[in-house]
Amino acid sequence: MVGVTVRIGELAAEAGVSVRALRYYEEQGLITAGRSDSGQRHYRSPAIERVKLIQMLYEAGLSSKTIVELLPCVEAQVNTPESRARLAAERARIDEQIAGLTRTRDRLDAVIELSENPASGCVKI
Amino acid sequence: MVGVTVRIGELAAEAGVSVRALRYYEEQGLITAGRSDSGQRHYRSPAIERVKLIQMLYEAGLSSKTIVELLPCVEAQVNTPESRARLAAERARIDEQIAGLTRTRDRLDAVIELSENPASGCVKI
DNA sequence: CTTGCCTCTGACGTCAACGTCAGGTTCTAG
DNA sequence: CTAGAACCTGACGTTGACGTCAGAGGCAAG
Repeated sequence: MVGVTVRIGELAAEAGVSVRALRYYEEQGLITAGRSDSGQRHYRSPAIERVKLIQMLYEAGLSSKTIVELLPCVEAQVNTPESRARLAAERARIDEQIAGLTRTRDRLDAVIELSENPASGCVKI
Repeated sequence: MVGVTVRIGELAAEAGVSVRALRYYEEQGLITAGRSDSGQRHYRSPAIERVKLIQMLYEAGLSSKTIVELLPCVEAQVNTPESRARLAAERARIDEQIAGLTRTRDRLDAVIELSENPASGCVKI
């Protein structure tokens, strides 16, 4: 049994990314693909989860390079002192990012509050 | 009284950005500067707060174009239905961004938990 | 007056994550 | 069998927020 495989177009559609993006991910070492005799890529089902995870990390502001270093920890359960430190560092970075965004949001909230309810005087910015 | 003004290098140092960045901000219409007879930029003290605000919004993922549209609302208290909608939209975007980051962080937390305490079996990713 | 740092205006360079196009092969529906 | 969709490998284009360099002028100290 060879297992169910899909071609790049189908995976792209299912994962919600472009075909070009998948080829780029492969180029960066983020995903791998089997090849048919004629050279066409074919993916097994876990690929879609992996692609979605990659997207998640991209959206959190991680670079390809960082993701490449983290993926073995996340997927293959690599567990060394270095990998744990790497994970903790990125977790901390994301936490800081959330904190900054929260401050920015609160700042906007204050402005919105004022524009909807211009009661008190002007705020010094 | 002409007021205390600083040159671009000093403002850059105080605001924690590069001189090039300040010139870029001006080019984008985010800040304005007075000029000396010889053409050198000079800034008044509120400039530093404005620059810090701009940095805050950049870090929240807003583009120059968006910031240009929002700044009048935040600083000059512009208050039209459009400006309120603009503020609300960006606020919502930031909220979504926070939510996504939180999910990513929780995902990393689960991985970290497992790597520090490899008790239960493997997680399917 | 001159030395050395600061500033000016262009204008080209950078980097990441793809988009897009060219030119050719392969697969599939009819 | 054939048309058209999907795939392949290069390789160049794009965008935003600056970095960097060149060449020229400005300003305070000694």
